[in-house]
Amino acid sequence: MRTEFKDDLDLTLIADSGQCFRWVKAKKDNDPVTYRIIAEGRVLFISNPCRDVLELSCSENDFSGFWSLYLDSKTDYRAIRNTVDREDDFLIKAAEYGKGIRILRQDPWECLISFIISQRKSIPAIRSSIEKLCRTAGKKIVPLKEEINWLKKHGIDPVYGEDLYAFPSPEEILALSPEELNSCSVGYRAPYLRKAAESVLSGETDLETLGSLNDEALLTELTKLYGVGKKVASCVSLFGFHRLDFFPVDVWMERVLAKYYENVFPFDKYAPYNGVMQQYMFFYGRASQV
DNA sequence: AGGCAGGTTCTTA
DNA sequence: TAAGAACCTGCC
Repeated sequence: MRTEFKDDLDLTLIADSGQCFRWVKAKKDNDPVTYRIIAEGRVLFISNPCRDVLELSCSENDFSGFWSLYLDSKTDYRAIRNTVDREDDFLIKAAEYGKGIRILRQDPWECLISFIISQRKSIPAIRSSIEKLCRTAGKKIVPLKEEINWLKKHGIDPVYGEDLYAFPSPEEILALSPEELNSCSVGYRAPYLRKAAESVLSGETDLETLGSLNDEALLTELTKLYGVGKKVASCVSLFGFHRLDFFPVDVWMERVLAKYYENVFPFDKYAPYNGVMQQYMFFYGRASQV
């Protein structure tokens, strides 16, 4: 299907923004770039062939019922960008550079595991590790007939020689042998993953219930998990629970804050959207090597 | 070839 | 309370 999408949306920026790890270029560097997204057991091929237009492999129903929510269509990012203080040179530039970034509405469980894996890893290493985990523990995704037809029509090989796998459930991760889990390059994080899976499976951690907590309580609960500190918990809150006020501080953000803000960011000014500002700052900071 | 990477926990003072 | 070491492993 094809749809209009007038608000900020730049697929390449989102794919490279570090919030999601299962967006893959589906065609070689053709223009327009088509991405393959796997989320919650579904697959979507998406491109932005011209201004304000999206071309998608899904049906209208799947778009309105799932993917438009995933893309956070309702939030007005332009309006958020417009609140940036004109005096703040760095943030003005960062928001201009990152124009088109949106905060996806991703699955909390997938975010939790993904960001536990992310610690002390480079982005390519994170992607590769998550992919191995899905391949080793996740269910195979069977493509729909309509999807395959859509792909043929757009000159994309349906599975480009590989099967696709959903992100594994807690049970599926716990079902792995130590060797299998180890083969996913998770290293010393393996016990972190197991404990998180056990906690969710037993009901000790109920992600649905966490969704109804306020920001502070949510952070506290997430941080109780073994291997989840403030940075990972903030990422899970921002990307997995769509709490747009969370402001994860990693090494890049530390550099940005030190260089441009004397280590003090004016959170009051941008509440409840500090997390959106963080994304612009992080992305621009990293791109410009601070 | 060897240091370093989107951190967190554990140990020590 | 705070600083420093240890941790797996793949990437540049």
